[in-house]
Amino acid sequence: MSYTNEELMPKSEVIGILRQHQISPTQQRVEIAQILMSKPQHLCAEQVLEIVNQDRPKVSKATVYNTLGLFARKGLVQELIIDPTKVYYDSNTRHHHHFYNVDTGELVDINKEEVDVARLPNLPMGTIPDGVDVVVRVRKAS
Amino acid sequence: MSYTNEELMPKSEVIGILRQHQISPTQQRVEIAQILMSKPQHLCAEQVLEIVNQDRPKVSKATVYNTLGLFARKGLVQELIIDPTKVYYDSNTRHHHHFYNVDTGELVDINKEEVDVARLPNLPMGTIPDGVDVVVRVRKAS
DNA sequence: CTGCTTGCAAAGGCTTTGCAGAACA
DNA sequence: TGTTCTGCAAAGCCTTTGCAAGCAG
Repeated sequence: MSYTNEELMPKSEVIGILRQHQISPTQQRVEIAQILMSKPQHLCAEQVLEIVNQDRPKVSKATVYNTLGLFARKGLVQELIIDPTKVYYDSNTRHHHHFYNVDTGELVDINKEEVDVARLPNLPMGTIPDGVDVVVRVRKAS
Repeated sequence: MSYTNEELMPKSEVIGILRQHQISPTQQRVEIAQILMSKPQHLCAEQVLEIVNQDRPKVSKATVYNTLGLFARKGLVQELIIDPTKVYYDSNTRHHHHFYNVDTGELVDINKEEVDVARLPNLPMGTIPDGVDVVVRVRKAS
């Protein structure tokens, strides 16, 4: 996995997005957000760490974890709890769903228009909706 | 959480179910299956460990983990990857979905009839379906 | 008997945390 | 200057594994 400057969103734009989400744009946060925002993708903390530091050390592991958690709380990215061994962060914040290949761990987006969750049951008492996640598990044809 | 004998499925019946799933019925597996099969519920390994050993030590931690993994592979229970910190095992094997309270971690079943996943997109090339999980995240009304 | 299963303790992987120093306003 | 943030290392939690002893068929 390699990222050249041409593929990346300009830092100024990233800073604007961070501010919109009430996140003060430190150097490290901009570096991380720049990678995530530049295209829709699913990355775990370890992958972000590797990409952000591919040229020279820029962000520590602890900061990557803490920053991804912060971004998720602020709605900049979405946590995906699908792989039992680690959390993935989805930079696509439009409402959508996922294919999950149980053999390879691969995640693929599904546009929300391609799934009809037509009818939803009544929520448990005293709760309000927080989102609907549809995961279509697939495995390789044998 | 407490379990009396009256609430539990008879061991003979549990052994039959294990055999149907190609699982040789050792003492420990019967103990664990008996708890899981006796009613629909969502339990993590630690909870199973606690319940199975509530009177006297019967099954070790390693065996609980390995047995739950075995049961899941054999289709006796279903792994739920919803809580980011641990795996839950669902003894309800009928097709259904879940409410997940992000504040409390509470899981509640949704009958499959109460959700319409009407239209599904084409699967990625070379894959076959393995299941559809719908998670309706809710949080407490503020 | 022969292979499968168990239990213990240790190891492993992912994530969080405590705290001192650095950056920022 | 006071607050926030970062980095390092250590700790924490859930889960898996290596291996010797035990059990099932």
